Amino acid sequence: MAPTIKQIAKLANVSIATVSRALSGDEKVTSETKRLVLNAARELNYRPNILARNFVKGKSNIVGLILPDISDEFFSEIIRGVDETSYDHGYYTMVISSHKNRSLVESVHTLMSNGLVGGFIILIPFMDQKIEAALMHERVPFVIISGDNNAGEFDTVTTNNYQSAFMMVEFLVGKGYKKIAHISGPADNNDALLRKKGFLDACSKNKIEIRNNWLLDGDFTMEGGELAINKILNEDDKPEVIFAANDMMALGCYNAIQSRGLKIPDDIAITGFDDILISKYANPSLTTVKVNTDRIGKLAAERLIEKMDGTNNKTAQKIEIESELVIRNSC
Amino acid sequence: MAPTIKQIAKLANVSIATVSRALSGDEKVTSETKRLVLNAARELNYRPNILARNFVKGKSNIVGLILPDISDEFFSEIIRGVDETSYDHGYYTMVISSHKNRSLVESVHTLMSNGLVGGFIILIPFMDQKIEAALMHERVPFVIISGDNNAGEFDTVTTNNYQSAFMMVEFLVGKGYKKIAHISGPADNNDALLRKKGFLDACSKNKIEIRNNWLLDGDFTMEGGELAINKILNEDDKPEVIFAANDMMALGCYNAIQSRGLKIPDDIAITGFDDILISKYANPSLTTVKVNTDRIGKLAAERLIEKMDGTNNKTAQKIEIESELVIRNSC
DNA sequence: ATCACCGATGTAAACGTTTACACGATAACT
DNA sequence: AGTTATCGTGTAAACGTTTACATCGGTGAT
Repeated sequence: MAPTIKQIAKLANVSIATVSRALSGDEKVTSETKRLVLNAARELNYRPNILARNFVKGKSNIVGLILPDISDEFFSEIIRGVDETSYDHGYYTMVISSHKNRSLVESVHTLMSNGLVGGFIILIPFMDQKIEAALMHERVPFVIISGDNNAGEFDTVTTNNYQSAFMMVEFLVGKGYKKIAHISGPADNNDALLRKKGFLDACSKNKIEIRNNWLLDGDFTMEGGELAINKILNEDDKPEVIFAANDMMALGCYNAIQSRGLKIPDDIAITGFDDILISKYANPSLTTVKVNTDRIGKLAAERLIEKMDGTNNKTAQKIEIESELVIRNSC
Repeated sequence: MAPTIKQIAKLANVSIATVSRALSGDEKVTSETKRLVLNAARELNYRPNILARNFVKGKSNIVGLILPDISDEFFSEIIRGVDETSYDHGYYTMVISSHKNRSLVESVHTLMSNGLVGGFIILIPFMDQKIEAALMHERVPFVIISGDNNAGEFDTVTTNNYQSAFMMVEFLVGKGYKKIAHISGPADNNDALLRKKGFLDACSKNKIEIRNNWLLDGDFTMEGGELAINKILNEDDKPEVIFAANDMMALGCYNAIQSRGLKIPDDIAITGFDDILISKYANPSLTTVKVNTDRIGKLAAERLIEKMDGTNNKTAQKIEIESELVIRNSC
């Protein structure tokens, strides 16, 4: 049904090889012949069969994008970033979500040398042995998006969690804060761990006392933030500012604080991490760290396509996405 | 490099045809032969080449998902819903985002009979002539996700904007409210239009007076909501409740109201639409309408796969996703 | 014992495209 | 003029899989 190069060949009175060459811009074909072929192609409304092309070339211009089984406000931005870059390079984007019926490892196996994708990008919340093993045997190029860049000798795009947390603490110190508490995220989340580490190191460097009971455990949820802060809000000696490892927990702190009639930032200041949609609109607006999510997708895709094109096969690169402090009114 | 059925054939001492049949579960092949083939396949760690399979079968088990060029909190849920269903049926999901370099129409053309996808789902914020024309000529099956189901004779999955808005008004009336204002969304957004229509019709039916200056224009942003409500907050004769066409605008109203020292819902009540993440945590928590976003993706994918399988080619279906009133403390 | 049939397997063509190689014609050398 | 490059085009093979058709052995009916 769909027109093929054979039909173009017949219409233009040339061989299919010439058609193929004319369409792919081979310099050897006469401009006259090229004109003929292109006209015929336009007339027939020809679209090359991508499947056939990839198949015969033995490689695919499809970029796989493997997502973990959690939902996240930022995923659509990453997807968009990847697809935009893919498109600009003439590639397609295939999303493989993990979910109850398909684990992250299984997702990798799905793509393993079935020829569908020519490479893939994988979002890994926490690198474990299973995933690493699966990736070790992978034959197509891939890039990892992760909070952590210590993940073996793989190409990785990371957010600079550590540096950003560090930066946040130094900013607070610069504003004169000395008594700083931290609410961390889940223990099995690399982003959370690195943010905590950044906090701790920055405190050490700036001679800020780290009190154990001001090192609170959270879980990245609003309730978790509320729960955590309530543990120290009753004490006489309160911290001046609380640095929550993500905005959701920071907003949980807002609730706890405001329901006690305390004022942010006068009685106690709050900062977060992520710059989710609402943070700008919270009252007071939340000081936080903004990660350039679409750049993550873009750069991961660019690096992957370099590898797929064979343009740049140098050893694994670690790309860190710069993030920025968003200073608002909560401190 | 990657193992093929030829290698399996050699290892199992059968022909490639038998291998193909054994792998695809043809009943004609002996269980003994099947055992041999499967063993060989496992030994070689064989994965069928999807590209070759789709190519030779002349159809694709890839579902295209065309997204508009706006970012949305709900997209990742829709993507997940689609991919989950695709996976369960042995299909793959390919995302085609529209953006500055590729319009929605161009996205459709991209997929047009290039063999890559066997069908697609397209999210359309507002159906216009161009898109409709592009879709008319499309050869592969597709399903539209839209706020509006009047979009010609196409298969469509819609949220029931109209009914939900209607339901919201009747709920408010049931609570005794008589003076109701509405802030609508952008004029070129179908969801917004239908919500307004639902509001108007429900008011008429319930003999609620519709005042023109209580029919406010918004733009789905927080600032828009704030701006709109400020127009009527100074008047002596204020509405008892404001029904915003989405949560963002409702939260804008929160700001305006609370900065005047008024209390929600005692002085004025607010309701929204969408049930975005924050609405649950707003203070007071926001009464709104929750759309089952993942069901939208799921049902669209199910319908599409029916068509792709040829299981069900009956005339275009209009599927409406039921949504639910989420009653909280803002009214 | 012959025939017809059936069930299991093999043979080979087909899908649309790319590309190595062959070929003929023309141009550029000796 | 004869040889050799060069250039444009054609021929045909290849990619991995599916599937229509052929083949062959065996079974049951006559």
